[in-house]
Amino acid sequence: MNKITLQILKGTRDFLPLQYILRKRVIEIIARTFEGFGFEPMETPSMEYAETLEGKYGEEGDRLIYKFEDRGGRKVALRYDLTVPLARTMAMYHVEKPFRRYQIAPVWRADKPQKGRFREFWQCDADIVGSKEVWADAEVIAVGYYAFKNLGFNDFTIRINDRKLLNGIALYGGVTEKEMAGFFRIIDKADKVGWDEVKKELADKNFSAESIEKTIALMVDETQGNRAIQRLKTTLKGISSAQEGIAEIEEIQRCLANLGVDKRNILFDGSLARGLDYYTGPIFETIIEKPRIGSISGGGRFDSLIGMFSGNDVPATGTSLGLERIITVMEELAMLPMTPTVSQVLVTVFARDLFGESLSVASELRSAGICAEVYVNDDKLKKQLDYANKKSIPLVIIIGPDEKEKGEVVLKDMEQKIQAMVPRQELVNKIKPMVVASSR
RNA sequence: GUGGGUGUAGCUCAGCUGGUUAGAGCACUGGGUUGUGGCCUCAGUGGUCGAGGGUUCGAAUCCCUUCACUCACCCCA
Repeated sequence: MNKITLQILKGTRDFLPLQYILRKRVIEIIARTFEGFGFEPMETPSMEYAETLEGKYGEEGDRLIYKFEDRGGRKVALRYDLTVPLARTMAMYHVEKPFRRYQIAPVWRADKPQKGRFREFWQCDADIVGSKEVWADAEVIAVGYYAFKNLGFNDFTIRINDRKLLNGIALYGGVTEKEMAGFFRIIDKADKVGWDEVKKELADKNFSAESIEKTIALMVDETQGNRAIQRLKTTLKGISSAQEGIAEIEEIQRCLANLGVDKRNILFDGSLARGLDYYTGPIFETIIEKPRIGSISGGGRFDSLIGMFSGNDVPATGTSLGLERIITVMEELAMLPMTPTVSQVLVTVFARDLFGESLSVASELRSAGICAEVYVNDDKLKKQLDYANKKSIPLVIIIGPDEKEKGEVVLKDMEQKIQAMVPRQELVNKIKPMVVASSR
């Protein structure tokens, strides 16, 4: 036999049942939250024509798209996010608008992996297409907020800004449209490296001293919170795009209050820029302090993206939760109650000639909607109980010759360490309430 | 793309400045206990020390190369 090195590609992972069951539960909570807001599930292919994806994310993003040729020489790519494929479908099909959909699926980025970052990872997106009102932005921010709440998060901050405001600031500082992306990428780092470092970096990138002074003066004392908004409002009085952005942010804040979103989890942040090119209006991301892991969700308005496919702009906004980071954080904070099995009952096999009995008992339980597992080796009872124990299966059934004779089974509660003889006909009724009690 | 760290049993690791047959805990298998579990106890299985080359009488240990993993930066979820 050829001995090969067993390994999987960098930045990818196998999910064994232990981890997969957990992931599934997290996904279910998020999906339920999305559906609670009326978002409907949708799915698109993991592969797209390369040109569908290219030129949407900006220079940095485009470089990280997985691209290759198929056997017909077509240039194909693995999807980089779920937003661009959504935009493609919105240009291809007619749907009733305003349209809400969610999609929970893997995406691929040829990035260098590190903590909370993978090459294959899952995003949970909820988007609204066909509304230019910031009400839609408030809804997608709120659905993210409630998803985190339902998962058990309390200490997180949703930072909010607006590309229109950023445009206004750039205009005010004499930064050209072409330079803007790079300019704000550096500004974005302010809370990490400090403003002095930001100034230095801007100077290195050949931004004029005047631009730097004017824009930084706008933000240097504080970039966050309502005082910062008010200051920007007065300083940027004559700049309409800035005023528009500020008005949007203020309306979103009002909407969020009505949506029951706690003010303490929301923060205006004038230095928030976000890297992807396609954002046009409000932008937002969720960060947590405790384990430092970057953002656990991000999103914003992308009013021109669909137009890149169809020629006609359709307003749209959406949010994207990062499943891997959420799970990484939940693991670190021990927020995940662990039940490493789906079996609620283990039906043991007493001896070879009694295996048939075990099978029919299991079958009865299954018909009653109980997840029942039959032990499929001719091992000692001790070993079978040990197995149930290790897998945290709460109930065990034993059928020996005596039980068979009397038409009964032994029902054993592993946690309580008690057992009782139960007639076969009563088994289902007896076991049902126990199963309900033990499942969470 | 740039810069650090780490590779020894299935897992977590020990192995001092190079010295015979490479260790521990957990896990696994079997026994103590052939109709009952998580404890205890005894025994056992398991390693080309990431790979390749070099120095040396002698290398897990020193040097070089390479691969893999990991962390940080960039960017992002």
